[in-house]
Amino acid sequence: MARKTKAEAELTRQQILDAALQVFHARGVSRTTLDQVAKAAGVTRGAVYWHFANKTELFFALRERISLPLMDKGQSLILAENLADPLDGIEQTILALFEAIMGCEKVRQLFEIMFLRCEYVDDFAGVLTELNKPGLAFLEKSTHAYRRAQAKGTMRAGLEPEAMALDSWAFVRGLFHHFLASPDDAAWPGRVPAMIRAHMALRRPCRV
Amino acid sequence: MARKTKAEAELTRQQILDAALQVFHARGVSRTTLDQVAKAAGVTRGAVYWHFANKTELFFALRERISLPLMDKGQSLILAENLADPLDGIEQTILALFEAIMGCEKVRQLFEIMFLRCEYVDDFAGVLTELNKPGLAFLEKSTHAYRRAQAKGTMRAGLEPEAMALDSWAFVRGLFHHFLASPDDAAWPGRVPAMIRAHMALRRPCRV
DNA sequence: GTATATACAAACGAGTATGTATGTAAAATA
DNA sequence: TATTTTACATACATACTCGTTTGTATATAC
Repeated sequence: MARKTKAEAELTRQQILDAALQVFHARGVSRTTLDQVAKAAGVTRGAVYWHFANKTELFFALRERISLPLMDKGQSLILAENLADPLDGIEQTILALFEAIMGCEKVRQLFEIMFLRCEYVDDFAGVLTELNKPGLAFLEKSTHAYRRAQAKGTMRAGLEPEAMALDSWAFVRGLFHHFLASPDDAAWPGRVPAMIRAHMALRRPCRV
Repeated sequence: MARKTKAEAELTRQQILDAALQVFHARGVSRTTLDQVAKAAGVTRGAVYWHFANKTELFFALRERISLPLMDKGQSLILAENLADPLDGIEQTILALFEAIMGCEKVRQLFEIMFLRCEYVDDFAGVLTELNKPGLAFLEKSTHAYRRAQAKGTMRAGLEPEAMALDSWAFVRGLFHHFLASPDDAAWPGRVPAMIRAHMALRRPCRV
């Protein structure tokens, strides 16, 4: 077959990545064949091997294209700001992260792959620690935010910032995990904003 | 080779299950060969195929042996009781569930397999809904418990039981997921009881 | 305009997992 | 005691999947 332009080659690369997203999501990472990916992309395995060394590299490239930018965005955006009430910053961050995942089908599919359709062993064991990093970053930044809230007096008295951050951390993780695990529950995404609000309301001063 | 007694046959069945637990945990479900399981159990593939039709049935049997009893136990134990403070019941339930998983290496390994080393597609897609069931049961029972707490006045005023149950639900899920995903963090399990206590303390009346 | 590198398709070879079929010696059963 | 199951081990046939190699038409560099 004829050689393609650089631009065309880049296009097929993207098509392969898109196809990989679909097939990984449908069949799970380790059960997908590179031939299945190739066919879904409308090319042969030759093209896949030309652009990626093997399945692992394909997976990593896929992750890098979608996940990493999102992680960075979610981290730096709101928590570091100097808000009147840092609790609002945390609330907005969680909500924004949730909407970012749910708003885009591709992002959601990638997260479903990472949470439910990938076996974290051998080559992929490292992905797990990578996956934990943004969570740890969130934990650290939210701890600071809770401390600032405490200092400003916007947080209910008697609460420890570290404990609150850990609780929020687990909450976010559980929220995402359950959401990704129950895509059939249509009523579910509508509830999430209220859940986030309720979660943060627990930290705010008691109204009498 | 010589035929075994019924009791001996049951023993090799258990050995196969134990071996499957180890190998699934080490290599991930879809990447493990039945030959690997057989060798780890000290038998041949013939024995494995004699006791189990295929890998899927082996996985289900493994799950049934360890997980199901635990689920039932955690559900019925404390939440249904008529306690002075239903919040204590919830707290104890979460703690007990956590300790049950962390106390037994085999249980922990199984949960790690189910959360991080299994791709929920095709045959295993059903496992996911099975996996969600105990969570939904916890959600329902804890909702009732929170309602009772509200009625008894042991819960802080102005909190909605349903919202609290959802928050606890996400919390538990996130807690387990993170714990299973970071087995290297040795300091982590020691923190969990405090986290659970802090989580529940948020629901108790403000002390002035 | 010629040479070379590119972007694949197509074919190949080797390894490996799976399910089944067969063999067999002892335990159950009658 | 004779017969029939049982509980495997062994052997086999099939089917994939992978990584590599080869071929080739065309951009692109010079």
